[in-house]
Amino acid sequence: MSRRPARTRPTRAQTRERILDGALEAFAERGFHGATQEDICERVGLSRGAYNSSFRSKDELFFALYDRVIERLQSRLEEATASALSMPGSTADNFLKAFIASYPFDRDWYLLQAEFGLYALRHPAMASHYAERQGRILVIIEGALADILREDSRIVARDLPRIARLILAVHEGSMFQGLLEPHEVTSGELLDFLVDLMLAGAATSVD
Amino acid sequence: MSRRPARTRPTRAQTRERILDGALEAFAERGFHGATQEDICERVGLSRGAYNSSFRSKDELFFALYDRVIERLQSRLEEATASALSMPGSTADNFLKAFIASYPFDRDWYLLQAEFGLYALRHPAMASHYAERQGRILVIIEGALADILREDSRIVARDLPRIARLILAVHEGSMFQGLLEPHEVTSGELLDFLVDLMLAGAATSVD
DNA sequence: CCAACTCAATACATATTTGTATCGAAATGC
DNA sequence: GCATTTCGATACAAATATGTATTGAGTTGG
Repeated sequence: MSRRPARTRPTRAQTRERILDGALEAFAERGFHGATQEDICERVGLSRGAYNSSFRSKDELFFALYDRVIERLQSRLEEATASALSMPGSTADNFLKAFIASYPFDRDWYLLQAEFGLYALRHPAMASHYAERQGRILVIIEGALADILREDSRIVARDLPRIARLILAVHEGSMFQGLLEPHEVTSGELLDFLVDLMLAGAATSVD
Repeated sequence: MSRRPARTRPTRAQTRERILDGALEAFAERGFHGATQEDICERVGLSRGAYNSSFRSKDELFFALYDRVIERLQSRLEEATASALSMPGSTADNFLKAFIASYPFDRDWYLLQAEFGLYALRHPAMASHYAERQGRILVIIEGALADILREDSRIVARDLPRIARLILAVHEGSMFQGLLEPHEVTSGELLDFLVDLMLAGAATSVD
């Protein structure tokens, strides 16, 4: 059995992953234009040679990073909603709490998705790509909400798409305000408030 | 009466204003780091000499632009809420419609305020400044909402700060989604939806 | 085991951006 | 009206970022 000697050189894919790691940090901290090749590489101990040999352009890198981020978010949400729904007495409250807990809430995540959003608004090619991926997230939320309806009838069946979009909008706005003024707004506060409004109407359930 | 000859050279203040005009466009279109001095100047037909002689740094320019934008927004909102409240039978619906209509909804506005937000999250010095200015906007909204309460008791008096923040969050998220997918989400749609939720509770008033 | 190939590091050339210095026109004050 | 000051344009210098070879170590296939 001629065993292969242990690999000393990383594969192309491994290097790409490391560069994506560095890109995530750099883009979050400095933004798309602010992050330089050097910036990205030195965070993960690689040279610009590795960068240029792995990615044809900054845009390609940005796209690749976006896809990786979205794929991780997607599986995270699917997992979370599945487990939230598996508990027998699940209500809309439970689901939304599980969703909130599973959705990333950290600084880098917010900064990154904001960069992606701005990039999408400025580049039509990215816009459709971004919208398609965001659509997948919305579908996950809608699906979970629809399942919830079977056991908790306080939410109306129609308008699910709008509710899903509303949740996303509030979540992002809430993250921003929470990051900007941590002592004024706690992370999930606005989203919880919205859930209260949705489930019972402001006049009776807010307390 | 020795009449002064007509002024042929613009004042410092006028030049600063023109540079701010160019900066507004450039920052919206390319972002903070993406916008160059040349970029900003050529939009308004000035040289980089004027730029460097009027502003010490890009950050100073960015700050100045932010203040100008916020001041205009502030007076716009105050005017709009005042006129909305002046009509005798004003309800929360009316007010919120007036607010929505008076709040900027265009692409450049969104892109700019997003840039300001990101900048604030990344620069502590700007963060407090930004939070203070955003606080003024929140106060305007809260004040108007409080006035509304006298005639329309469907909104609870407490939680006004949270409601104001919720409105801001939804407005921004709504703008983003409306700009990204104009045919999927119309500009004020999510905000209207939120108003419905707030005023009557989802189970009864959504239709 | 050797030849062909792959990949990341280094060195180099180019382009872009910014900051500084200088110059001339225009306004102000005596 | 003349000297002084202000302001914006131009020219110059320095720094920074990107892209393109080139080199050498590591890997694969015959």
